[in-house]
Amino acid sequence: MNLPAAGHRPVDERRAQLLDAALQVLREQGLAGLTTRAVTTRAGVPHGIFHYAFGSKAALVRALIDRELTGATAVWDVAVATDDLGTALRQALRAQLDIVRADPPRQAALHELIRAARDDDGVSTAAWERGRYLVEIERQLVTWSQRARVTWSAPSADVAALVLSATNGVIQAWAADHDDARAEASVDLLARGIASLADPT
Amino acid sequence: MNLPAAGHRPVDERRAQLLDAALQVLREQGLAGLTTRAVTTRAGVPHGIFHYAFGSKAALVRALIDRELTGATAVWDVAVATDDLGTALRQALRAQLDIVRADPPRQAALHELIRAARDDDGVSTAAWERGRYLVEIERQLVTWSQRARVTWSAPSADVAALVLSATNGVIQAWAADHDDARAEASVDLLARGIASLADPT
DNA sequence: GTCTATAGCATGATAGAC
DNA sequence: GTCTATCATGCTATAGAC
Repeated sequence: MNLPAAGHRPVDERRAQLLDAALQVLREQGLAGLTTRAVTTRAGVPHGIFHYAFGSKAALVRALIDRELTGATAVWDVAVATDDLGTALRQALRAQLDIVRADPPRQAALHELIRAARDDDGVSTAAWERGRYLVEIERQLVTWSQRARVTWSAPSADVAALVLSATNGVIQAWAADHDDARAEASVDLLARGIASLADPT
Repeated sequence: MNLPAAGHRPVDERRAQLLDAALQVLREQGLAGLTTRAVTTRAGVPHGIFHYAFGSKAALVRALIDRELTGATAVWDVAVATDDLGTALRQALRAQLDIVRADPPRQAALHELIRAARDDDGVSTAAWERGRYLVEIERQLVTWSQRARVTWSAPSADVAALVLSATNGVIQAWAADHDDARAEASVDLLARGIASLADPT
């Protein structure tokens, strides 16, 4: 394997090491614990490496967001094996919940990162990420409604916005109390409520 | 008024000054900027006052959470002037949204505080707060359903959990993108979706 | 009981050695 | 091109003066 890995490695390799270590630190210590020293200690490299590799702590955070958010919207590309709209919604929402339940610290870490991060222009990363999800969700909603031969009684973009917001709310509630039964009940009711916004063709 | 306010004031007055200043700092600089020095500078008192008044920074944070969260659930005690369930829900949800829109930095500040804070026992403050809201919301849901002469097709506690989670999701979406039209559309659709979970008596 | 002066440490960053 | 030794600053906290 790559166990040696010590002394005078190329800078790209150092960057990767530090990004890996930063994500670990973030999972375990939260944003407040994400210091340049914690990252280098975790990576097992001298502290000075940090500023040689990234120049500043802010640059590391930007790079981490880029790496972890690339392709993240793919989680909404859910395979759904049904022609019933309510069932499709329920399966998709539950899939979102399951992803978070499979690795809660990762979810908490990324949430904290994104919430605190601002673009160079002051545009919040959260808003940018949100826009990308909306496109994906709206496409799924249209697909399912066509397969179920129904039409949305409101603009599909508005329904998508509600699906995204409500799903995030349910996920964050679970993150707060870790109450599986309640989260699943919320998902089921939410799927029913959203499905009721569609009319037969 | 109390403009003088300088030199050798009782400790309770100092505590109040520092709590006020801490909330301001949190609104403007976020949790990362909430340092003991920022607080005392903002309050216009010498730095040493801080540890005399609170003993530690953690104690200040706990006191701030206590002060700001006391009575916070009252926001769900909404006066609703209608016998129609869907309309009642829509009015109540919109009231929640309006509260946040009236003072976004305060919402952001409290959210950051609560999310990062853990009880002495490690119990998350977010979970504790959530439980208190659920009681209040469930009571409202029962009141409205009785007035509208309908019954919930799921346990009212489950409906309340969904209402709380989804509302938080919509509010956080607005906090991210500040898109009024979309937030209002989400509120309207959410009210319709929730109302569809009730059956005529 | 109230406040000041200072300690002791962790932080992000850099100049320059290899 | 890669890394080490060191810096200046800002942090929480305390010992003891008034």
